[in-house]
Amino acid sequence: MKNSLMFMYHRLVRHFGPLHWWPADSPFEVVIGAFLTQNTAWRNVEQAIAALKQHIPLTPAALCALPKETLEALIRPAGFFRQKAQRLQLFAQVLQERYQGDLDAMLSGPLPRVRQELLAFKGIGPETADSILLYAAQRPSFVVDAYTRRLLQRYGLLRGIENHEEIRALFMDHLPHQAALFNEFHALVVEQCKTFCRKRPLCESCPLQSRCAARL
DNA sequence: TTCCCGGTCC
DNA sequence: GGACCCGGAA
Repeated sequence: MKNSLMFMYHRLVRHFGPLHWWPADSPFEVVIGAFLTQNTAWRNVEQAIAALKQHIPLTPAALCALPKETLEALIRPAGFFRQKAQRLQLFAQVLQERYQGDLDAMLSGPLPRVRQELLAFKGIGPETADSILLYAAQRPSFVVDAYTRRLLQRYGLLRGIENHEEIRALFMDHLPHQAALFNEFHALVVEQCKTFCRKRPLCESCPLQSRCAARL
C-alpha cells in the first residue's frame, strides 16, 4: 500500500509539478474558503471571497460584525449561501469567544483532540476539518474528498465499501506524517481528477495509466 | 432549458 | 434519502 501510494504521488508530481496550495492570504481566509467550497466549484468560491474581501478584512471579528443578510449576499456565488453564512458566523463567534479570535490557539494541541473540536461545529465535517488543519495550520491531517475516493477506487486501492475515515486511514497509516507531503498529495489528487480522472475519465494521456486497474 | 457537481446536516 | 444552492456545460 505504501509503495502504491508513493508511486502514485511521484507520478503525479512528475506530471503536474509542485502546486501552490492553498491559495489564500491568511489562515483565516483558508477557513472561509474551506466552508465555502463545500459542494461547490472553486471558481465560485473565488468570486465569493473576492466580494467579501472588498467589504471587510477577513478576520473573525469583522465576520462576526457583518449583518447576516450582507454576508449572505456577498457569498451568494458559492451556493448554499444561507447555511454557509450562518455556519461561518457561528464559527467566527466561537473563535472570538473561546480563543479571542486566535486561530493558531484553536488549532494547536494534540491533533486528534483539535480535530474532534472542529468536527463538533455545525458545518464542519471531516473534509472541512482536515482542510483547515492541513492548509490553515500546517498540521499533518490528510484531506479526503470525493475526488480521492474516485481516484483510489478506479486505481484499484479500494473495494468501494470503505467509509471516509477508512480512506483517510489508508493515507495516515501508510505515509509519513508530514504536512508538506499531505498538502501536495491532496492538491495533486484534485488536479488529477479535474484533468484526467473525471467522472467520465480521459485515460488516454493519464499519468497513472500504466498501473491503473480501470485501464487493465 | 435542463442537467451536473460537490460536503454537511437532519 | 432529502434539503441546501450556485455557475456553467450539455
